[in-house]
Amino acid sequence: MAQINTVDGLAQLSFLIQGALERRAAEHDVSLIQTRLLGVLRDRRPTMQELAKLLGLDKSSVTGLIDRAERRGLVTRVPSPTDRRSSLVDLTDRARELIVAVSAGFEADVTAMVGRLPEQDRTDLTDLIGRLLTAHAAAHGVDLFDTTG
Amino acid sequence: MAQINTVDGLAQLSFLIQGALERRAAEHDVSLIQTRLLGVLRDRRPTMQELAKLLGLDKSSVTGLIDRAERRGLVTRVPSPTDRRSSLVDLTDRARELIVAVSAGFEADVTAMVGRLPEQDRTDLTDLIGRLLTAHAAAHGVDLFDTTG
DNA sequence: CTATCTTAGTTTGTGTCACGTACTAACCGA
DNA sequence: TCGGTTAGTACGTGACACAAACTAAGATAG
Repeated sequence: MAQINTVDGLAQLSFLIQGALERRAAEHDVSLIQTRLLGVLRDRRPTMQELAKLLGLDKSSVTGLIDRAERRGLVTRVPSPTDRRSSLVDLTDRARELIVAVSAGFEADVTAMVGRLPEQDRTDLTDLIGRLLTAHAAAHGVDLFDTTG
Repeated sequence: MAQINTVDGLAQLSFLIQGALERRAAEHDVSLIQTRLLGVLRDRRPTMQELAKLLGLDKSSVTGLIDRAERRGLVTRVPSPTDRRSSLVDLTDRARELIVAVSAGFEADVTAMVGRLPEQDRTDLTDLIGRLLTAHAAAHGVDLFDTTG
């Protein structure tokens, strides 16, 4: 097999990862975007507007997304104490349990995947991805993954 | 920032990559799944059934996907010469041009992203991803990305 | 050869997801 | 308090995915 280039490699890898995540989420009857929503909310309690930016969606899309998540008991809309127009989106306990369950399955997939590589390669890969994400976060303002909530 | 683990890193990276691909595809008014379809068809001419397996979709989903792609002049249904029930899905020239255009944009994104890393890291990353994909393909039967079409 | 079984694909109905536009309510600055 | 902005929702549309029911054609058993 010819050595693959960075562009195709990253594209293929991303489909692989997303596929695993989607399957694991589906085991618990949640979609990929709902799972992503929960992941973003794990350490934040944003307004609808902030959520739209974090997810890269239109605000009207977020309304529907949160409607469906709320109907399923995964999030709640909390009125903002400082702005009566605004609501804060908060995870329910049920959602936190769901995150743990989906994460466990997904972690097993990733472990199996990278487990085929030798130990040194694994740590190298994790390290490189960490550096890539850090560099990207530094170059852009928004960071989907910080823990400063 | 605390060093991220492999599982979260891969998840975040995959969202980053898919986001870039989706935006580049949207510039040419195609969706992510349509783009993925075209990528899969680049070096194949599968039946609807085979396509369903390659994309991990239900056969009825593929009917709709191909309907829309055909309506946009991206693919054609060619009757199978050996089985009158079956059709082969083929790319149009217009689709091949589209692939080139979307790829160019996406490649620019990836280049910009990994361009923030030192040269050695870049080659290491590409190499590691290649090894990961190769190992995964070896462990599973199907390989979405071979060129044996 | 035909009755039956299986396979390829479509149709139909349902739900999710995303968007743009139009709207309401609330905030804010002059 | 008036006019402009901002937060969020409502509505209509289209893409996407699924399951179940269906048609047509291939395959197989007798």
